[in-house]
Amino acid sequence: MSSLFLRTLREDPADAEVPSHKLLVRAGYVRRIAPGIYSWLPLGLRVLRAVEQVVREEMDAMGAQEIQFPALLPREPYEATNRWTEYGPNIFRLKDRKGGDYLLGPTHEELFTLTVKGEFASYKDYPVVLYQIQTKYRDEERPRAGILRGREFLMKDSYSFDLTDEGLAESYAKHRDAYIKIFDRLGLRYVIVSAMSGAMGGSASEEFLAESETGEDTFVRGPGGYAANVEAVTTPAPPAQPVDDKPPAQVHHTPDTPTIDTLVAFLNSAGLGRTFTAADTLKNVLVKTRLPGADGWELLAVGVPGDREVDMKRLGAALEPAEVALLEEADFAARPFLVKGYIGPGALAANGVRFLVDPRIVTGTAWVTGADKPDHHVVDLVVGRDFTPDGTIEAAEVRAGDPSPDGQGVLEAARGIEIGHIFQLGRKYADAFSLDALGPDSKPVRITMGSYGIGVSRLVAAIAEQSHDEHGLVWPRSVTPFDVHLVVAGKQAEIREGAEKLAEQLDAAGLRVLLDDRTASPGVKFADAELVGVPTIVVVGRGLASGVIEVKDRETGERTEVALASAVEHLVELTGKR
RNA sequence: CGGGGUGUGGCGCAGCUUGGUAGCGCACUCGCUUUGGGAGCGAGGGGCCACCGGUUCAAAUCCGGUCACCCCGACCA
Repeated sequence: MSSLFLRTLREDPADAEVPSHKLLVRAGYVRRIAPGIYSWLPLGLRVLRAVEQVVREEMDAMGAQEIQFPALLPREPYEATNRWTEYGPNIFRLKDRKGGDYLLGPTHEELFTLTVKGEFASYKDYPVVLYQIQTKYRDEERPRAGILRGREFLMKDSYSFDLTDEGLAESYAKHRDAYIKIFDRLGLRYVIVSAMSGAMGGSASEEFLAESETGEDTFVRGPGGYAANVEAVTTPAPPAQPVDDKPPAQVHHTPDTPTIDTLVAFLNSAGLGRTFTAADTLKNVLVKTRLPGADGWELLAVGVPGDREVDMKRLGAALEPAEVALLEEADFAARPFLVKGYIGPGALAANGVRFLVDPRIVTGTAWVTGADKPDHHVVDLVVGRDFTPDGTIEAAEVRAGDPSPDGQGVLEAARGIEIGHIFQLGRKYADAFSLDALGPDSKPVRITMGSYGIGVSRLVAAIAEQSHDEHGLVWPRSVTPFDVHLVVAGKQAEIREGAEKLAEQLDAAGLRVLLDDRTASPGVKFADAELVGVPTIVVVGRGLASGVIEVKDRETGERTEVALASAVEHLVELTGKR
């Protein structure tokens, strides 16, 4: 360790917020080079490689074949699928000396598809699963949390190619099993949740989320086993009701009621003979959307029950790949029919604004909503009688306590780090590149694809996030940079020599040993050992004279004295290296 | 995009209000002492004070501009 390229820091880096970021920097695993771009130092690289190896072994075991594409890619394949445009500013683009367009690959569906098309032509060649572990580039709006969300990151991406939908389902299931094995081996606490199936296809898609407070994804789960990313939660629609037994819609003068709270308070003091809650009101939020490559913005009104906010993440996911933005003052000024705070379905329909509502807003339900003039609202506006929305949209926030979509119990919410995503792509890419296999009847069969990702570098951070304490990191054995951290506690030559000899014996027994032979004081070494996080710490010190060494479990803090004579055997056993 | 904050040796920070020789802790080098929980003493090395311009006899400090980075918000009808 006196020669290891490592310098630990006593203080947290100023720009780090989350535990994994602080600890990986302090313990000398990574160093920042630019926003969202990190170097891997020796300790970090060992962990990264270990994670990568677990992923590789399980991918190989499921029959996938590893290949490697360049990260620097030409524009043309991405043009064919419109993703050169769709990816927008999230892609790193560059030009070669002749002015040709290139990009740094954010993902490789196009290349895999083209490569399979180039090699395989017969139904006998299928199915096939290919993967790579490779550096990806995405110019994220806001890189954050160290290596949790970087602009350069290591990803395993694999793609399955099948002749039939049943084959795709099978490839998908095999990936799901492999992922479970991988994340189990890495010692992670994780959940598998339903994810957005995406605009094209509506096919199956699930995410693997490592449970963590610092995660960017919110998911919900119910007691009956239901689990989903909030973006993918579908709201059960209540049954439609008759429209003709409802009281007529009536416009009321409701002064100074631009918000839901003020409106509800006013209604309840207006002597209408009933009590209103925010859930009886219909809130119409105006946004504008723009498809990638399109010139102008299109207006969209989103109607949700007044007791719920619009969840911009859910709305964004529902409108993918279109871009969404809230209206600005200038947009309102340009459209006088939009009376801020008093917008109702009437003006929207009259002016051709697309109006999508929450699934709870079904035919026959009556709502309090804006009357399209200042200080006026309309009560008992009935869906299907007084207005008809253009459709439904999942945009209202999902809350803990909401009924579970599987009909069992209520939902609870938690946060997670997306570590894996499996997705039945279908024929989108095969169609774009006409990827066919010649069938037994000599007719072409369009191939169907799946795409499956694991954030390898992100996994390092996710593991650190789940496995640390106030002293530092605590690595699972499957990814630890060393098997044993051997601390030389004492300056006497005998102690030093004894430690070196033990290190050699352990090395010969196949253990990877980090020997702290620095001349620093014991306190410094113990603190560093805890920070670095190797699961087993061995101390060779004053006990050596009486033939004992000390073995500490990093996770539990438990110390045991072990006779030097049986130390190698004991440690081989302990680290599972037999 | 909006709001807030910060740019000073490798890291963490002070100094700026009130202009006048650039400091502290950690880390690093050398010497002596010390060695089971972040040692002590002494001596050192290392800085275009983000950048550009202005004011001034004099600018890390005041003024104007630019850039970068961090955090928060993307929140409402």
